[in-house]
Amino acid sequence: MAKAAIASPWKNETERKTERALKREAVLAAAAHVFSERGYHRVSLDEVAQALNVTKPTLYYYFKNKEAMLFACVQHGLDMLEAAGSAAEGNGRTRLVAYLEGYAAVIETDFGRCAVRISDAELSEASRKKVRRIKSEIDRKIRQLVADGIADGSIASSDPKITAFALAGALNSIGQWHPRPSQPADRKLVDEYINLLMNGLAPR
Amino acid sequence: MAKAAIASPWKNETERKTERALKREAVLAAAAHVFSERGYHRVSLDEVAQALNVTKPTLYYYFKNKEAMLFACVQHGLDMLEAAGSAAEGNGRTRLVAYLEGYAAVIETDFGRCAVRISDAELSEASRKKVRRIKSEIDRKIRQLVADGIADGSIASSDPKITAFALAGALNSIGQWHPRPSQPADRKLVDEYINLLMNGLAPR
DNA sequence: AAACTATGTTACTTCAAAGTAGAAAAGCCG
DNA sequence: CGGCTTTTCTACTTTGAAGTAACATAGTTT
Repeated sequence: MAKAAIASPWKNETERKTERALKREAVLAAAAHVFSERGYHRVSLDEVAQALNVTKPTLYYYFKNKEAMLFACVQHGLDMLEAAGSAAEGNGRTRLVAYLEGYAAVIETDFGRCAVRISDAELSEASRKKVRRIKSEIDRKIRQLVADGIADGSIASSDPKITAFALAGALNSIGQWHPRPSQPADRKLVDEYINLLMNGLAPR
Repeated sequence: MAKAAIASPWKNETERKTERALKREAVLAAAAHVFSERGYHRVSLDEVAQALNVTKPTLYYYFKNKEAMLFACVQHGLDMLEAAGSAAEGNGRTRLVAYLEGYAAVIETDFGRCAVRISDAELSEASRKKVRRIKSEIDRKIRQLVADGIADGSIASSDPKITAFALAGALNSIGQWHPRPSQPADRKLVDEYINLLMNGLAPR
């Protein structure tokens, strides 16, 4: 496939479509950043616009309204959470730990924090429905990993359902507490966290 | 101490003070209920007033403004969390479990859910400071219990600080998920939850 | 009774922020 | 060029909810 040796300054339709998509993503990233940091209601679209060096009506060119923007952020975050650590191999326990680590990593991103911190009550009924679908998909996934672990003897648990809920909840709390996560410290936090969940506090 | 055989319809100053305090508490309870269920911003004071069969200005007779109401809710919730399970005796582990159970019970109340769900970014700087003080007091308390358990050999943990953070976070997530907690199911949830935290998922 | 205090109401004002109309640039194409 | 589409802007309307002024009512005290 021959590509133009020098990039043409003129854009064909495909390129323009791509550029529009990129701008839309930039809006989303800016929104996710402030939403996750300060919360949906406390952020005005004027602020989002300012952060991007444009004016508010421009945002409306890319999104129907503020809620659509929020929904896109949450959805993206949830999609990332669902896709976390899917490549892992091994017994239930190994795969579960891999997934939890991936999950924790996502939660440290703006989109992940949006997905975790934003209450679905902010969303319209239609959006909420979609969000719930992805959330229960994630829940199902964790539950499956726990069940696999129980089956192969690598995990002890009496109730995969509650366990899955507890695991997700515990990790989500990482996203709640401090608004500005410091990169180096968090690695240890997450490791310790997962270690606690897997091994508990009982003395050996 | 002789008490009036029949309640007098006339009130002395003390009684009036009490009545005012009761009404103030009623406002607070109504506010905590809706705040914890739907979130601070999505609740209007007109709604709170309506739930109490009064009008909005009446609320301003009992609270300076909306934020003062929120702060009172959060503070009350945090105070309850701090006081949870303080009476327990035994080794570190026993006392920790007792505290966590109390903590979980508080989180199922409106005030507890307020304390846990409301982001401190909603509050003014002054209120936030006070909130943070109580929160770190709670954190210190859990940390102490963990440390005690480590000292007496009833708990295995490499880092009381992170452990305390994880424990609180995991329990807090109970308050996040479902807006309408069903009483009977939750007991099992909480037990399972605490069991997971104490014993982990490792097979014996 | 008259004055005072506590409690509540009606009927506003104010304000921030969402959303919009319509024009102006900028880029593309016959 | 002159018209077409895409993108962005300026300048506005609208709205929802916080907060307030000023009055009404009733109980309390002198």
